Amino acid sequence: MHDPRLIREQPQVFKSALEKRGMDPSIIDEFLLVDAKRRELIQETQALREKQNRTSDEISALKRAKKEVPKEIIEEMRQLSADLKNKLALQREIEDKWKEILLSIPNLPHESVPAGLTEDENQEVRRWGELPVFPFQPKPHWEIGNQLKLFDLETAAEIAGSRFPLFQGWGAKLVRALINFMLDLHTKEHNYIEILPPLLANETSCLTSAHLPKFADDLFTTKEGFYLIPTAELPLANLHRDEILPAEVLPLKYVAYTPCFREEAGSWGKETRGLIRQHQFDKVELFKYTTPETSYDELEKLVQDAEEVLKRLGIPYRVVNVCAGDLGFSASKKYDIEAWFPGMGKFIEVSSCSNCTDFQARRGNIRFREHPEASPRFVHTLNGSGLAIGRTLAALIENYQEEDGRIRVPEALRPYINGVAHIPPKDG
RNA sequence: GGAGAGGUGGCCGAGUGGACGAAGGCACUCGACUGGAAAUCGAGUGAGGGGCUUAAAGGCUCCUCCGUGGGUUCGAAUCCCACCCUCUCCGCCA
Repeated sequence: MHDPRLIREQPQVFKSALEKRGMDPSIIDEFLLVDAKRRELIQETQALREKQNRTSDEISALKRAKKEVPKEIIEEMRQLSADLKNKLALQREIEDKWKEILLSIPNLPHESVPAGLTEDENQEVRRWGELPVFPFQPKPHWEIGNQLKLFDLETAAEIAGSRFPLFQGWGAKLVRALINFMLDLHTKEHNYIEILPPLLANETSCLTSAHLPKFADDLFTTKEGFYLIPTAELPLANLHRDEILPAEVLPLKYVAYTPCFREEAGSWGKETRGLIRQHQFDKVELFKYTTPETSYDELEKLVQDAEEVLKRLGIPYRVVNVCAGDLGFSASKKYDIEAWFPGMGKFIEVSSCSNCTDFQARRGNIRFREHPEASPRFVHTLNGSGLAIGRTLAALIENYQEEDGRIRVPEALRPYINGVAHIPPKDG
């Protein structure tokens, strides 16, 4: 959500931002229209209220002086009260419309965001690691996974439906190892506070994180009106809703492991095989609350914290600066980290790190105070995967596959999986 | 799920129809006292929004906010209804 005053004062900035994202800028004009109407109504109802308050005081004074209150005054007030009620109903209607428009305008892309409308125009920032060379044709992870019985997506489909995961044996152990490895790295070495949040959220929380109202189709719901979280970003963005934080606690850094649930209505035939695109997947998520002055620096650090996971696992990757058209709704800037998948022969996103500036903070009314006397300002919020577990597992399987069909376990992960060096281990 | 109690400012807490954005206390800021501090005394201290004004900082003024949404009333923190949340007890359960 944006500061309505800013839109009012500089509509052109917002229109060109929408154009940069490849969206229709006419919503800004619509906003200006409703905004003007809203202010007009506020003035009218305010004038009525002022009159009502004044007369009320007079009545009160008469009562206290034990004098009669003239019938005409009461009658006049009755009328005024009715007028006010009608006017307020109209005002609320406009207010709702106003809010609806405001909630559906995406964040402004930062100046460092490359122009472009599709992911092909994302800008590669850096690469890490040597692409592995295999003396044989490397297999995609789903073939290896089937062979080694690491996961069983057919059975998952029978239990739930297509695109649900089921890990077994060493596959399940690998998932658990990756979760613990990532949580330990971020809590012990990067100083994030660990959170284990609810996996269901209410509507207000979804509005704060900006998953609602625009992306309702992506969310699973329950009959009680809850939403299954599509990412831990959602609960983490609501940790301090309606709070004013003291400046000295910033930056506040949180990490949470959660399963994530995505309906993803629009993803037709894309990546239907393997672990890449599922309705349910595991993710370790990083989240920061920062001051406006430091958020872009903190974004760089957050990306590095996420990259460190791949470095320790020895999986080659590249970092891309995502172009305006491919930016998330709440993001003003986003880096994707794409791991190398030798079996599939391409780079695939395993992390997405965004600076949402004050966009979510406004929605959730999350502020901070520089000094005890200073007036509150909105914090900046940042989020990033650190990392997506399923995809990291898939990348690991593809990068560490060996000619005998087994998988070598990277050193860093061994303490988390009974010290085994290969999966399956030689002795079974 | 059932019964009961409750939700008021940064925190605690009073307030049962008109003088209440709200007593009192704590916390915080400034000042006095002190060599310095504690204690004490004095002054101040909520948020959001609209209008006017200013180059700006700011100033003036009005409106809203006592869990949320409705209702009664000339007037609601206060009365009525619904919902949400917290606590206690009971039930159920990993």
